[in-house]
Amino acid sequence: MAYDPRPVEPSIYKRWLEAGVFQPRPDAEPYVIVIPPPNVTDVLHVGHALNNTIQDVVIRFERMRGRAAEWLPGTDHAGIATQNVIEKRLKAEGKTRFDLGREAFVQRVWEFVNKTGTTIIEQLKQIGCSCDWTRLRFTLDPEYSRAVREVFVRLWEEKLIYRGHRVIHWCPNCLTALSDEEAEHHETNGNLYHITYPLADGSGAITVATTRPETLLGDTAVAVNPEDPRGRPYIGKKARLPIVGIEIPIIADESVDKEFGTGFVKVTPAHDANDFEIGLRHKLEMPLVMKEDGTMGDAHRVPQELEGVDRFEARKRIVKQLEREGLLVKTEPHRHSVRRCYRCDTVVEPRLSDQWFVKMKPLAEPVLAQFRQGAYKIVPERWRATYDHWMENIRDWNISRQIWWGHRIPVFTCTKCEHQWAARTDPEQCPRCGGPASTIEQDPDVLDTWFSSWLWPFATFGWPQDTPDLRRFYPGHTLVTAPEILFFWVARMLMSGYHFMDQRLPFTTVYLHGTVRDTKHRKMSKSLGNGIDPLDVVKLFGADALRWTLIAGSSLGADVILDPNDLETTFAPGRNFANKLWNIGQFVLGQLTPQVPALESVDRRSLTLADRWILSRAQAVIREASASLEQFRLDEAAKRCFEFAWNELADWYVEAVKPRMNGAAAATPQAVLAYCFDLVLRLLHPVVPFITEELWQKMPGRKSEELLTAARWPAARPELEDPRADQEFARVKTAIELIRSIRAEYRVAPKTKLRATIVARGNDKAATFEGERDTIERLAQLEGLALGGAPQGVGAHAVFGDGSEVVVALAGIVDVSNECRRLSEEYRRLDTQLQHLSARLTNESFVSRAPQDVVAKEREKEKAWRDQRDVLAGKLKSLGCS
RNA sequence: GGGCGAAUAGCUCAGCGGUUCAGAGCGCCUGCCUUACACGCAGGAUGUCGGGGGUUCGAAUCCCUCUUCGCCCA
Repeated sequence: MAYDPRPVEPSIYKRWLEAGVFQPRPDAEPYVIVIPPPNVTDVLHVGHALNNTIQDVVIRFERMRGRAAEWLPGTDHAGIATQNVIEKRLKAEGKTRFDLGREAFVQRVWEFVNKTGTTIIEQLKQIGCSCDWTRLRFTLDPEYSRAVREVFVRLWEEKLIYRGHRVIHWCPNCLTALSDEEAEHHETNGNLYHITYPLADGSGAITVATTRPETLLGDTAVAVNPEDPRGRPYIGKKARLPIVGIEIPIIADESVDKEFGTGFVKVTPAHDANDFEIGLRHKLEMPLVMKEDGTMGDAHRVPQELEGVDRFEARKRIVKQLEREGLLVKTEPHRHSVRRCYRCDTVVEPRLSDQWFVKMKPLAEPVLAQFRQGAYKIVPERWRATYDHWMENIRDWNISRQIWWGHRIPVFTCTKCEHQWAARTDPEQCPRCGGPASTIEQDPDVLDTWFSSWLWPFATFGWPQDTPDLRRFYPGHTLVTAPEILFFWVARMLMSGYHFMDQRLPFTTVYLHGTVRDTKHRKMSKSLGNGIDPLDVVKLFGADALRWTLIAGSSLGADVILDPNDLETTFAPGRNFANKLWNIGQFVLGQLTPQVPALESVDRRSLTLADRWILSRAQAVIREASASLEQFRLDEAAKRCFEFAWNELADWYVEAVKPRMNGAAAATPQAVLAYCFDLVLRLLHPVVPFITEELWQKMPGRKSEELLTAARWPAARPELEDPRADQEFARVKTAIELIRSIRAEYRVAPKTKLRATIVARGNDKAATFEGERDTIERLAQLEGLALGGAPQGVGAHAVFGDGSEVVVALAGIVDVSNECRRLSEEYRRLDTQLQHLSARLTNESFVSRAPQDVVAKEREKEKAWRDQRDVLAGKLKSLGCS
């Protein structure tokens, strides 16, 4: 029967919730992960699924290791994104937020958030996330908001917040300023327009090159590099600005790139950050020629016919007009980087304005120093350089947003005395002149969303109050997120944590995972329609299949490629494995009696080679899987457990043990089987929690209140490690495989039983086969296995790596010439390898320079191969092969 | 323009100086419903490890370079 996760998963999750196992153990050392809070408007996409599954694997592992696991969940109010969602809805009603007014608009957002804000949280439960739901947080909770305000006021008091007048990134669609990080670079095919600016004195003209001709309306100078000989004759002269018709100076400024365009650049201080700097140096006028919505206007310079025209339309018209006036020299294609709003993709307009900034250098410096000293690490390591570089060159942070949804900036101005201050509570009167509340105005803007989320690791635990939670769960341990928000969020959390929490960093490891992409390596997105809905996958194959595929299919920090057009194939690995695990469970549970003995009570002498082998393999998987998880190599851990469960336990041990499961001697194999399967379930639980919990519940002797989620991670038992059994059982496997291979070669019907002889080299080796004679006979479909002695009759031959041989009696089937071909191919292959190996061993520099143990191993290998070759040669001779 | 990363089987990826090291999953071929599993079992095939150069006793693995692709920063 195939495993059906649908009836299993919801009831298991309910049990976990009811048992409260996601809440931290009371008296244990905490292990803390804070969730990267998804936006309240988000619905779960496969990127969230990856991010949260990784966190869940880590937290479940640590929980099973006995830690007080605290995975704090929550959501982010996501200022611009959420406001956009509501504005879109209003637009459908033919309204704007300005029609509603601020208060009604914010009310409207709250209604929406209250209704749908927990959607994604509920979805996280469907994929099995073991968050501590009792501590669910929202960045606009009253307590959280208090923390945000406290931080603002403290930074204000420390003079780390200041009012800056400069060119910032402005989104004409969202109608707000953005931080540097929120204005993303996109390579774009544009044009470089070469435009003639006639000299005011009529003595000639110069040519400037620009990608944005519409901004010429705001030009207040033309600049040239003082080193540029082409410009020298013109410096100090005046040019007549086309269209506007006013005179502007030609100035020398070192920031001008001599290589760019004609060497002359137009200077638009109000619409370009570099030009603004030039403007400051040369005390230029800085007229704005666009309105906030990106249409032309706002200045007497803008001609009537362009007033209110969108900037891109204005560009076309201005180019046309320049052309008509003979001022357009040429237009050449030009690839350059254009910044776009990360929320709405609108081309960002550089715009001169007043904004609140945080001075970042003092915050970044100590945190960068800590990084370089190794106080916290980023995995995978390759992000080190990127992070270091950003921190080293950190720029001040524009935190004001001209929107309504968010934390209002707590800066107040007295209209009477013009005093300006920041306050923890809304003031009743002006602290300087005592003016009444009615004379006090609060800054209309709200704070950047990231100005609240950078406090997430401690504001969620009650800061600025000194709460028990804060004392217990700060600092945390691991942060799992995508590299996209390394600067937005991670770096800033490190800085705020260090600054506000007594120089204690919020976590010690930052785990940056990859991006989920489609088969064309495009990022999955709603707008491209190439996304996968994780809940579709859950419905089709179960959450475990989803989780398995994501975890086992992506190595540390690597992108995950999934095919949205073929979920069946994409999630087959997870589905297949869940099914296999389920069926191993069906078999094992069917064999175990309620009074299955504990492994400790089993007489060691009753253990067969197969028993000792699987128990030894079990210790290896415990060690290896644990080590991989500790290093965040989740894929490695998952695959190793897979290998143990499927290829070692199911393929070999279960098959070997079947005949022993009945009768008086069944207690030993039962105990071994129970131990191994219990182990498999524990090791796999972090990755596939539902199916493992379901099966674990069915294991004999389970108490009703016990849950695998809260059970202990297995510890290796050194006394069960058995290298000798590892080796010996490997030989048994080889014998079976060689015989099966011969059967397939000669197309022997599966049910036909054959006779075979194994000629083992050395007595102890013969004993190995003797001990598992039944296993070999059964799994190789033999009716008789002779050990030693001369093989009877005509047979097919195979030789082990150490020179032992196996002969399968196949009178009447075996074709001598075919045998000769097989064996001589094998002989040639081995001979070639042996020649290479011998060459290496006779190479003086290898023997003298390579490490001694390597040389010794090579010598051993040479001896074994030589033996094997000699046996093959003997075979060929006895068969009379030419 | 600067930095980082990737290029290994048809596909998605491990391996990142030395064990028959060229691997896994999916796909493919052959044979099997062997009472846990056909979402399975058994047996197979498939790669000048992107090109070129170098270091080394030894390179898929380290260095340089080129090509292609992706990401980040200006």
